Amino acid sequence: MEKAYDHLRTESDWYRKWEASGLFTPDVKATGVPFSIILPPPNVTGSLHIGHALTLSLPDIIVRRKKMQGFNVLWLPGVDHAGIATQMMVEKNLKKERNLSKEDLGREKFLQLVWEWKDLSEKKIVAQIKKLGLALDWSRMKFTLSDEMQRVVRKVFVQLYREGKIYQGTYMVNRCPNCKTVLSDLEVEHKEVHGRLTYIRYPLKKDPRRWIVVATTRPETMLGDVAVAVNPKDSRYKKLIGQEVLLPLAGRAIPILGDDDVDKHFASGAVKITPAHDPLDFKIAQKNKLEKIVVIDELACMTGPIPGKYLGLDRFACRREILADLRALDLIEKEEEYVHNIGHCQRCETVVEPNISRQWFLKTADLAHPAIRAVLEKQIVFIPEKWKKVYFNWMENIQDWCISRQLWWGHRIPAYYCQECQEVVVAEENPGRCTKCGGARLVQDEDVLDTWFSSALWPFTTLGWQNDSPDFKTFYPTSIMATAFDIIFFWVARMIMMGIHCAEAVPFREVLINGLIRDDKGQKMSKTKNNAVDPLEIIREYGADALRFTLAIQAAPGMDISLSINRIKGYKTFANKIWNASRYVIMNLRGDEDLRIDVRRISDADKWILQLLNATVEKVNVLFDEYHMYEAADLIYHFIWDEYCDWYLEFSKNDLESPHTRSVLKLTLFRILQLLHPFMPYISEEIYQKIKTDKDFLLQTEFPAFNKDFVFPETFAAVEVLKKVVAETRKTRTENRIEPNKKIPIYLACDSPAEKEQLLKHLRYFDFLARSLKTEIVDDLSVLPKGFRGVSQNWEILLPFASDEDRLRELQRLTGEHDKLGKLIAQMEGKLSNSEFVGKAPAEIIQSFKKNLQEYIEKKAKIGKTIDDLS
RNA sequence: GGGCGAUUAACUCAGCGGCUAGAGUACUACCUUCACACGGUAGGAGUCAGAGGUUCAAAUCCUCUAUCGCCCA
Repeated sequence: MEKAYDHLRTESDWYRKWEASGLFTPDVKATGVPFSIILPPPNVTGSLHIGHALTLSLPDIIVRRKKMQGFNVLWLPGVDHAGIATQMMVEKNLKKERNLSKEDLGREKFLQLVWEWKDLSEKKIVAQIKKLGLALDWSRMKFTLSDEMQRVVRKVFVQLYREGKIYQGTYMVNRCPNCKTVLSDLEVEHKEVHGRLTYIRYPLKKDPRRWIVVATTRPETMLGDVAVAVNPKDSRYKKLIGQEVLLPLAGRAIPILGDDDVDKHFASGAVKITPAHDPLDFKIAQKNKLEKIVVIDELACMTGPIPGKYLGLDRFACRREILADLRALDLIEKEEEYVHNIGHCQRCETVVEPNISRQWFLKTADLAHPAIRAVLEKQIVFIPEKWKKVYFNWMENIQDWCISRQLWWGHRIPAYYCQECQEVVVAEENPGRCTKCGGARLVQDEDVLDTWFSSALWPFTTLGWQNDSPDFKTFYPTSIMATAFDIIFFWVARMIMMGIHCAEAVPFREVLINGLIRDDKGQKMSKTKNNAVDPLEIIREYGADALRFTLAIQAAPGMDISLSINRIKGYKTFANKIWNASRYVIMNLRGDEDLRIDVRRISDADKWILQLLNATVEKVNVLFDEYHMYEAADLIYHFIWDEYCDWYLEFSKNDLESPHTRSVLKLTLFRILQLLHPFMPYISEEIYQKIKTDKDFLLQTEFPAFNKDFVFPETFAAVEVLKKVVAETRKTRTENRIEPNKKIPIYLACDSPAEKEQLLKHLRYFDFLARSLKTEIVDDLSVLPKGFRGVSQNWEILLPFASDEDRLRELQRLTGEHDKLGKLIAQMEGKLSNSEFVGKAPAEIIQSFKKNLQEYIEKKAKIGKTIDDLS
């Protein structure tokens, strides 16, 4: 084996071998308990970012352990067509590279271009995922816009239409003038904007010298005003209700009406009503049966029955014109700086325009109830649980979902309009003739479905619900959905609704929510901030194993992660440590080792490590079951480095002649590789191949479980004492500047005959680890030559002085420690003499306090005696 | 406006009622000893944001304040 671990070499071709061996492909007929996770499909908008690495590798860690535990595991990959995002990206490229718009190409040619892009992007993404080492079953790979998915989406659409859950209607929706499509409420991001509140005078028709003042942040919309509304309880305006005002610039007369929804404390207390361009005004207009005048078109330019000079102006240009014209007429009472929230397009950040139009909607109320109940009844559990509050909050206030988009890339809506009788025919395939009048001129709806519509069907459609396939029967409901919190509404909630409705069961049992990845300054990563990290770069430099381990150990459930390169570096070093520990073990194996350990013939150090391994295994399993993989990773890390390498491998150097110790070395290494495998699949596999058992791959071996044969509490305790005495001896050496390599005589004394006996048995370890020339265990240190002292519980250590200076230095140090202990003892005695503490604290706490106090007192006494001795 | 989270060593974070508060990185001293200098041994480093409270006991629970971040309306 090489002296330094080379992650590039190790990580280069294991994946191909795993995949080729069919390890990742489950058999529906297998006997194991089914366990399934569907990969959250990455968007085919380009390549993966580091956030994906987290969301994808956490479930992989779970999946690999489950496989090793004998579950029949399906981990199914796929990618998402990501309608609006992908289309925009391709449009942008087309503009940049060929200076063409999608309209220049036409629908068919443009879509062909998007498909090409999709293939490229998918290829990149799949390569990235494989680099990460995910144990995905590629034979079942899915795409949200494949022919099969298109069929099933149409099937569901038609079903929901027939049930009356999908309907077409004319409502106020959000429109992005840049993306040229409507958006759902979720795709609108509200951001605080510094704007201006303009107070405008609307003259009364009866008496133009008097007026009512309305305030607005959007003066251009006044051209579409149909009324002025006041609160009927507002004494200032009560008597004006019923009168009319003359709408400035437009010159129309509009009524003043009373409506309870008007907040009389806001601005002037009177509001202009523009039903076609404001959601609240729309509501008030519906109530009062007011006309809706559209004055802003789909591209956010002025339109409709307005003075010609404004026609065709962009909404913001028009605003400037209107303000200038009002000012000229002295109709502006005042203007105020005003901070308010404005909706922006999630994709392009353009200010969205509320707009009335005819769209397709999904009625959500009936779907939401069972979805809420499923979580209430714990058929679905959120991890961490706090996210269910977020879920409930949204679901209880859910609005109907606008599902049509004016895009080309996506699932085309299966609705056909008869050109003869205007009938709307909704069908899975083009019916050819109008079902009402028999006319042959049918034109399909131009729009496509919101990307999230197909995503909502993902868990059951990927498993073949539409064909009642064996996969569906075996693996649905899936076990876990792992995702980031930012798509709980977009995706998780909708999957639950559609899963219950269509597939008649919840889509998954547990929702594992992970945080976002931030940079080491806590900033959200983004391309615009230029702090985004490419996972491939990290993998190249530090290894997929190091990246996976870093993500795992930092991923406390639901918490954001600040990704620090330093940490990744640290775990790359860890891989090297593992490599070298293995190198040591493998170099010393002689081929006669037996993994069935004969516990009667192994050394105490062997027993000690087996007991510790056992305890670690037990805890790791508990932590995994609680989804605390980050703690499991931490535990494994410290077991390997601080116990196995620092102590056990050193102990073993004295026992290499024993085949039993060599067997334990081999077994413990094997177990370590198994524990590590879910986190670090590559290095663990590479080393496993060198100590291979009857299984070809580590993933086929059984994940470690508690072993009742490896329980040796007394031996364990004795070795722990030995470690402490060694540590104290080393400390005494270093503090007193005794050369690390120099072998010196060491004297030990101990109050406990039992411990003394144990240590005598372990003297070969002690001599080796403490670099002792000759160790003597005596009854009374005071009869020996003067020396440096160390104290560890029942033990005293003496390292003879080389000079009188040594003596004085030692005296000074001891005095300091004596004082420190005195303070600590006083503190603890105070607690123990407090009757309330003694009365109320649990017995074992008091017991351990007393025990510690006793130790401190004894230690102090010993130091005191030594001080007298040396003085 | 409603809600959620964070604030612990120089940096990035764990710990979430109980022994002298931990990790990785960085730092200091010494050491190329035959697994590993991507190493070893030892060390320094924190009034756990602030103020009150509950408790025998608080970084941990409660209240308030401050700062930062996020979500919903």
